[in-house]
Amino acid sequence: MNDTNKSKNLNLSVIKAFKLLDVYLNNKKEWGVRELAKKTGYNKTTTYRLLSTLESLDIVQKNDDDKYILGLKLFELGNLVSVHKSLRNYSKIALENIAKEIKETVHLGVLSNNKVLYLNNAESELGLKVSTQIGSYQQAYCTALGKVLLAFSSTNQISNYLKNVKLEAYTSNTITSSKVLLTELEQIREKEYALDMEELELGLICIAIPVFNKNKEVVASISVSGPSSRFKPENIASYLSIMKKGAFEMENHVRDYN
Amino acid sequence: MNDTNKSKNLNLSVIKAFKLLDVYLNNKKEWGVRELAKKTGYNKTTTYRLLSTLESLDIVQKNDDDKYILGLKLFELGNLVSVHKSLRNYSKIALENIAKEIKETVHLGVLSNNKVLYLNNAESELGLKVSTQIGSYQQAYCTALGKVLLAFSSTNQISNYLKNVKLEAYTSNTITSSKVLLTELEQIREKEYALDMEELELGLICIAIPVFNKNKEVVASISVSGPSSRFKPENIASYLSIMKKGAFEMENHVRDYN
DNA sequence: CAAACCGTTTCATTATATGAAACACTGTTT
DNA sequence: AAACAGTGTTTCATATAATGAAACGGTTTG
Repeated sequence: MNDTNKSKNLNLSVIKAFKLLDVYLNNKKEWGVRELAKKTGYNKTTTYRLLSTLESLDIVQKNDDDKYILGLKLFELGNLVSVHKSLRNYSKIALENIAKEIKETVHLGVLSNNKVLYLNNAESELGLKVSTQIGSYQQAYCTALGKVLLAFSSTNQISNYLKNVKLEAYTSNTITSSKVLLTELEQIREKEYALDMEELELGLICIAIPVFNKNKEVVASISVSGPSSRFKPENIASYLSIMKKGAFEMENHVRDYN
Repeated sequence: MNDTNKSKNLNLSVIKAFKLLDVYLNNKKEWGVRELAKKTGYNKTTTYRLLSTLESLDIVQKNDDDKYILGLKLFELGNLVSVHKSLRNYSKIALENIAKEIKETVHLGVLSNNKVLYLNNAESELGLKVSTQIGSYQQAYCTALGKVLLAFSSTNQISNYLKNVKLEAYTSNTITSSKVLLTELEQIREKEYALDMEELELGLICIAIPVFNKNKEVVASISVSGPSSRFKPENIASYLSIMKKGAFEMENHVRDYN
């Protein structure tokens, strides 16, 4: 409605329908009609009708208590998207093993549209933990995952990245200078791991390593994320060895890029 | 448009948008505007505008050659659907191992809305093979997967199933009598495996076994499917032992039902 | 038993989706 | 070179379909 692309004659009903689905990204599985209407700002009648439509398509389904949850058709369509199927399919157990040993949340990501795309995860068992939706995005320059993936990109890709992305500060630790980022990437290439020292979010520290394919090309990155209170510098070496073990498990299975 | 639920004031644009996405179920990843318009029967202008809308939402994305492919947002939303996440995550390698040994396509399924829902698969390496979209459905009474899952349902659920589902014949081998189906289910419970002897499709034979959780409850079923020309009765015993090994691998990981 | 919540339906009004035709562009064929 | 066949895209008048306030029929809560 208040969109910038009004110009292009977009179908507003379709946009509204998907904005309704977007609400489900808020870690809440069941929503009532009025609840969704309030959250989106849509009229409750409109919301009701959109939901009825989505229900007829199996995109959402209605619970016994008249709440709506996401439906199986959405699952089916999501499975049609070809994004790194091999990586997604063969990573889970390796990530779980790392998460179990280190007791922090583990992520698997790739670069997509100059951002980190989260392909899979394994959450920490602890109460205080990092939790990221699979399929969501994050800036590359201020995450350990992203910096590893950038570091192992071609110089061409890196300079292209710097041309297109503005290095905004999320915290006082965020790298906002291209020069500083480039030397950091060089170090990452040497050491084969990256750190994110509260560069995206205060109190959040990550460490990431590359995942190679059989031709020694980097196809993904694995990260471990946790609160700064639990992240001790002296643990880095042991974390890295656990992570590398997990990466190695994966590498036996990873076949392609799709 | 020619729907039965016209009565309910459904949003036609939303329905059209999702029918466009449905076209991608046809094992073809890239579609042009006119191509999609032809396939769906929609006007090409309408199709173009719906695609533009979906593109603005990242539900589809445009290739370099103006073809549309499914986008990452759809992947993200699909990952939000909570359908047997544990089964999906921990089954792939076990299914692959079975597929490698038997050289036929392997499926993992559960019952959902009285039908078999395919949760995961591992395709045969051979040229002639069965291929089923993850997230799609099939009738339960004429598939090996479905018959296993029915066999291990409660008597209450089974009688409910028979009340609601009409046993239509797909081939001359399809079981169309409730009585025959019930005795078949009893045998399946005893032998702990089911066969589908061209009951859904001529030339297609399947064999399926149950997957148990730690409380010995059936939480899913694994099947092996192939052309009748390759399926020899004398192989059943060895197939079963390979499949059971795979099911056992999975069972160590399966934790819950969501 | 009233008040407050819910999902759902109604109906007049307004906004928006629609499609034929024209356009701009590319690659191919004559 | 010129005509042709194929794209995706834009225009614009018209009709259709989305909209929302209010009323309805429930259930749950105080």
